[in-house]
Amino acid sequence: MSKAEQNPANGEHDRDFSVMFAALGDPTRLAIFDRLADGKPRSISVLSDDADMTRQAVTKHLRVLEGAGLVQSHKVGRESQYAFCPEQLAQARAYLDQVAGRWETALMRLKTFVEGDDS
Amino acid sequence: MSKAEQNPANGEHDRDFSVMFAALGDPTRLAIFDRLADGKPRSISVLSDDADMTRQAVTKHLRVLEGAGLVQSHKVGRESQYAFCPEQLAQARAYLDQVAGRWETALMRLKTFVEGDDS
DNA sequence: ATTAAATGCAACCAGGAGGTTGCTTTATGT
DNA sequence: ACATAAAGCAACCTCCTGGTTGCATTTAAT
Repeated sequence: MSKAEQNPANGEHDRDFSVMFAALGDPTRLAIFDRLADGKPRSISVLSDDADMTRQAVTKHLRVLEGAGLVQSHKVGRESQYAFCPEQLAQARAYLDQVAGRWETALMRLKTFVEGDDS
Repeated sequence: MSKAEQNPANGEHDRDFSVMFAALGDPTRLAIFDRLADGKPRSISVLSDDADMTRQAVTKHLRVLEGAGLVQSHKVGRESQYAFCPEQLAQARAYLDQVAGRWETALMRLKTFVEGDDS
């Protein structure tokens, strides 16, 4: 859309955030992310154990989450542990806060206008 | 997965939020949403004018956003105006805040533990 | 009344997402 | 040394998503 297209930086901006939101936009992935929010790293097997899908499927989801920066993995021995990664979450929160802020200030302006504050 | 599956309410919980995140998980849609955050309702034509895609495509995106409750539409005359809808955004923010909160308390607990607070 | 604008509807299409199966590789435990 | 557990890789399949085109409908403007 224009406002994003006209400002090239904003386009990339949107794309970056959309990647993260897309990562959270799948119920399975959101559940995994939610589960990891207790800080405890978990192996793929552990995360797959009580899932109603294959280990490979879970692996793919974890890769997506990692690609979005929402989760980090490091191999320990033969297993790879996935752990919560708070930076991107903070980014997401900041973005939503910013949007909400724009909305609220716009609402304020409208309110004072409609109240006849024509000073 | 399990923790969500075992608690049926939590499963629905995740699904609901995932719908909203999925709606924001497309760069085009995120750009539209971002643009509408100034409070001004816009018609489909206006939103399509400077988009690099068909009006139909934009319409579909708007329907998705509306389905997620992020945007509301009402017909005025021959055109349908789409406007920002802040409630769901607030929900999303609250959810992310809650997740971040869980993470931080977990971090706290770990820190006090590792500091040898074995009282 | 006619023309033009704004939208809706439906069919269609290519590609990617989510998932599976089968096999290989790399560590662990005994 | 050997069996087993954890994970990686690759091919494959199905279905949904993002996008298109073509035509019909409703409303506004002249």
